[in-house]
Amino acid sequence: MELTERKKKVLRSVVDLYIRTAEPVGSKAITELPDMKYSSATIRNEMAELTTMGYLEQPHTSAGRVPAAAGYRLYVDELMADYRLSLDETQSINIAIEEKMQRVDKMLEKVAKLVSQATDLPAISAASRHGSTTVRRFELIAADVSSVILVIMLSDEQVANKVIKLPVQTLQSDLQVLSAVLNATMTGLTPDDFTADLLERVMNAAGAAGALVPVIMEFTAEVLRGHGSTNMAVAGQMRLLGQPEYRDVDKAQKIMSTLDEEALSNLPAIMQNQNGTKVLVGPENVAQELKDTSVVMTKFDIGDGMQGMIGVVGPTRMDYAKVTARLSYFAESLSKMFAKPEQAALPQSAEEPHKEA
Amino acid sequence: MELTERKKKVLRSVVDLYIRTAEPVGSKAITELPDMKYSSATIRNEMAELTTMGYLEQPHTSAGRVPAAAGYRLYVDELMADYRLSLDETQSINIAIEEKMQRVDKMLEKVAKLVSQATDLPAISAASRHGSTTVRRFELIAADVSSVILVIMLSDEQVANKVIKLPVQTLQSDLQVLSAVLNATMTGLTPDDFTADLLERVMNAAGAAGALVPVIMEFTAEVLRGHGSTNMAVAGQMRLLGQPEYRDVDKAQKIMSTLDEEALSNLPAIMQNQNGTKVLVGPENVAQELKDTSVVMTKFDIGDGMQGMIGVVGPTRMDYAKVTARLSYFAESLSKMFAKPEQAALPQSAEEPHKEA
DNA sequence: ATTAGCACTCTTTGTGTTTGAGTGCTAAGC
DNA sequence: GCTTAGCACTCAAACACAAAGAGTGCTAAT
Repeated sequence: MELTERKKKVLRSVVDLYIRTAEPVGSKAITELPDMKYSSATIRNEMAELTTMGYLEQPHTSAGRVPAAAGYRLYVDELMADYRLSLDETQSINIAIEEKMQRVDKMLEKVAKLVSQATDLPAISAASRHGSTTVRRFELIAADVSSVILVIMLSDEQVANKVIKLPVQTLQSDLQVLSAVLNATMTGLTPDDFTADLLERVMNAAGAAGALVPVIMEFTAEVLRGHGSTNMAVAGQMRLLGQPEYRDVDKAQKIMSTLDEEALSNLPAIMQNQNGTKVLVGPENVAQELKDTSVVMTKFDIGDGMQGMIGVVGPTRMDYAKVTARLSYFAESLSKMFAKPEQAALPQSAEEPHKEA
Repeated sequence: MELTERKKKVLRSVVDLYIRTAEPVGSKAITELPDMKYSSATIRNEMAELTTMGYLEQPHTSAGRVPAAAGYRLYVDELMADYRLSLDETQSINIAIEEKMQRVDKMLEKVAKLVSQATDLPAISAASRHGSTTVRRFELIAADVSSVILVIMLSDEQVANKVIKLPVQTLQSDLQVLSAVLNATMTGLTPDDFTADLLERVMNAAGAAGALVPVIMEFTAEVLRGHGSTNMAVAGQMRLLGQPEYRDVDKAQKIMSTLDEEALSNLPAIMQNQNGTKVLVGPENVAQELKDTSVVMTKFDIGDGMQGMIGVVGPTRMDYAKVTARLSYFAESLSKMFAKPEQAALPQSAEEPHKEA
């Protein structure tokens, strides 16, 4: 059943107002809006119908109306106005992003912090890999007489390293043998392939330096797993306290602990097959604990076969338009940034102008 | 002016009770304590005097007494009983710590989380270096035709790496030259030595592969600076909400934002020259914002010329005895753990028993 | 020196009472 | 027919006021 234009307009006004004030909206407040040419009685009738249809709710008889989940849904899907980012906003986002980011985990932390700042809500960021990573090459560098550095080059252009103390004096030639064996047997494998059987075979083949193999294998598995698994960061939990719905400390605490935990760890998975910006309104949420909150999230491209995701968590009554706009812009800017060729050994021109209309 | 034994006993009881209940303590409550053989009137007199001496405070005429800052000070310095950790507590701390910790920053995050868990308060952890780090050796590994991996071995046994895209085809021999030049000129230096002058000299000496020098130098400086600077992590901010004094969201929010910021960054510095466990009571605190809170912190040894610090932030009415005990034990355990020789290539015996009476 | 006793203070708690925003419905108006 | 003015009704929030209770300081008795 389609809603009349007028009903939509009323619904939209209610949601807009409620987002602004966090207080139930009465019929009078609606009539006072510009270009609302009906009397409060008419609005009351409309609101009564919207209530029976399930788009609005009444906390108690003599209160105004509050959007129900279905109301929010309709609002985000159809009714809300596009929020236009101001030049200020885009600029501050750009400036924030342009600092160089080193490692993925640090990057995620930073991004989460930035998003949280930009939206004034708790934010999550995550990165995950499409396929699985494998080792492309092993390299052993003698550091000094008693230690050697293992360098692992991965299929995704990343590099990991570890210092390994040598149990006994080991000859340079032994290390070369070991290196050759590693490259011959352990490249292109996933952590699952690292069986006890393989371990034994490699150790036998490695000969003198075979004692190093268990450490190497363990470290390698760790790195691969670490790279394969979803990496994520949360920032700005305390911002929830700024929201009137969480003035009640108990409520806030409950959500906070959920935020800290792994209830969020399936959010990235949800984005996996989605495109664009996704809004989960209240009860549509994954975790039961989040049924009074909404989640807005979107993807961005990291390159190197990695997929990023940013999102924020907030009260169902959050400013979807603004949040969605900022998030999308963030995602876009991040994708652009990662798409830029690594600022390589180009002698000068370290600085590039970033202005965009 | 020394306090009489009885006054001390009363003061101690007041603080103990207040720590437990978070409510002003009345004379009657004190008399009900075991081995308190005086009547409430006597206690009242004592409390009145303690109040005029500045050890206690009265929220209002008909309320009980609350410890004043001086009272807490005396309490932590002289009066509080040693808290004996239960076997359970030591064990759970040990188990928590024994997981392997990889990088320093990850380690700090984990430690902060653990400490926060153990104390049920927000925790900070930090690590800083005694001297300054320098590069011991540079190594360049050709990864494929268009990229090379820079491996930097530092004076503290740590290793950093970075993938550098080559601007143009570069010969293996050029890289060898570059490597030699780097090792000859840029080892043993601090970031401050990396002047434009040095850059030019190295670039000239490096010849064909000189274009890589700026990137290398920048990265090196970054790594050295990163290693030199104090690294820190905060965890469990939300635990503050569990404390009755922060049921007022505004208060909580204020402290929280202070926690997040760099007001804490001078805490590690304070520990620098201190030994053992240090307690900052309320107004003794560094940041004005923390005047209603206390900080307990202690040092631990990371080895490799690094110094660690853990601390917690909480209401002035926190259980100093318990917190101090847990913190000290944590610090001890951590020091022990880092003192253990790196679990190197010893073929088996991966597991060691940890039981201690 | 200690303590019982008591008047006094001031917060907390409870209880009606009032207020006012907002509603649903009916009947009049366009 | 839709719209709107009007009105009785509901109910949370705000207020005022009283009573309760915890704790004190002081005095006088032990």
